[in-house]
Amino acid sequence: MNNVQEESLRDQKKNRRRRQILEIARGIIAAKGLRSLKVRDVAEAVGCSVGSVYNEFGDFDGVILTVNRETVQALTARLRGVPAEDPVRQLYGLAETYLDFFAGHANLLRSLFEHRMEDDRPYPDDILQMVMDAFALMHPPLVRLLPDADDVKIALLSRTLFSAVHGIISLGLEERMVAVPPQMLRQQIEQFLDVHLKGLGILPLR
Amino acid sequence: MNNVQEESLRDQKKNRRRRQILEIARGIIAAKGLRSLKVRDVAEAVGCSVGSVYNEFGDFDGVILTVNRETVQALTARLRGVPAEDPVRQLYGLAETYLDFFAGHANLLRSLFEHRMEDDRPYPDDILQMVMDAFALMHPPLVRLLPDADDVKIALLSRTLFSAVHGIISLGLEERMVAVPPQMLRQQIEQFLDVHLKGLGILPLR
DNA sequence: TACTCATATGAACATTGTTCAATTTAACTC
DNA sequence: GAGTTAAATTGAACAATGTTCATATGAGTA
Repeated sequence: MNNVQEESLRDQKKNRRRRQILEIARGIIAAKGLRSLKVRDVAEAVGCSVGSVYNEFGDFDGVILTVNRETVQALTARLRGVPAEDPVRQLYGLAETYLDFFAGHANLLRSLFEHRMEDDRPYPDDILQMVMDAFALMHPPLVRLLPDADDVKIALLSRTLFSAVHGIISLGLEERMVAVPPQMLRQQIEQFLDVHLKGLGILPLR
Repeated sequence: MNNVQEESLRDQKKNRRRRQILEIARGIIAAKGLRSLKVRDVAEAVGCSVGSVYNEFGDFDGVILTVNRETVQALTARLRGVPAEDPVRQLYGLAETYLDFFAGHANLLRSLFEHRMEDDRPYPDDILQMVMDAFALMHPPLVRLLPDADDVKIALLSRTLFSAVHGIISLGLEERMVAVPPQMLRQQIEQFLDVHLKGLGILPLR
């Protein structure tokens, strides 16, 4: 009995189309924002019927949520790529990598953080968990820098610090409002970390 | 010539209805979220036609934006009510007042920060400006605490600090995700300020 | 080939934002 | 107060968009 099922022609087409739908949807969100995403536009661009989108994702929220899931996965991958030799440098690296990712994919990040479900259906737990896990990536370097601190406190500190950085970036990149230039925002983040690490009794880089 | 124009019966009704529409719309957003706000629901609750909503606000975004405008005004009023005797206490007070307001009106705040315009029309400048002004309310106490610092730097610091607090609260109040309890969030904010003010060389309260 | 059933289709439907010709009504004139 | 005018109101019709489902298609199978 062979468990490694060969992919049938059916599954090939199904998976191929699934990828196509997500690619197109992501492209539209990235380029024109979540509010400009329309089922018919996606279906037409993919070259299938609207019904197929529904067969594959249940409803339109399903498409958005899957794009969001992949966004947080891509973000996490990028954050995991930050060098971990020096814990202080790692903290700065995480913040700056987040800034770069946010600046480069602002609409995708907004879709992740701002999309609300119809009615009062809850936002999928797994996505929220992935976001929390990403924000917990400051935990390891903080543990190294504060070896005597309670682990639970460090976990909270990690989420707090990352949430703070998120707030600064998220509002800083908000268009118009006197437009904080990206380079300035980078400096802003660095200075914020300088001060906060100093407050924690950690020697900053500079 | 009398410039103090007496309000005509027409204007009375017009203004009265305008207020009603906003009240109903605000109530729906607060109770069920922005995504549940429907023109017909508003019109029916007010007891007028959908056309009247359009006459008064141009389009539906106009209703939302006006509610958002009043939300940031109410927020600003609350923040201005924070005692200013002790600058350190004032900073904590601003953060905690923001937390209280956010916790008490989460859906209204989300509408303010998450609503995106149709197409690529810009979010009204005056609202963004009001948000920025609210976030600048940490400026005066910071000036008192850091009398030797450059005023431009303090302005940036004020926005940074408030944005950070916003990020912590905004994500902390995000439903589900292990649900940070309000009292815990309050502590989280306090500890965050403790550390950051210490990093700035300011003696914390405790 | 013939048969079966999962999948794809897209017209029809449901919901919701938007418009505008017709109607109502306040304000004004005599 | 009746008539006139202009502005506000109405709600049916329209437009845009999410959703469903009876039907058609085509891959798998004997």
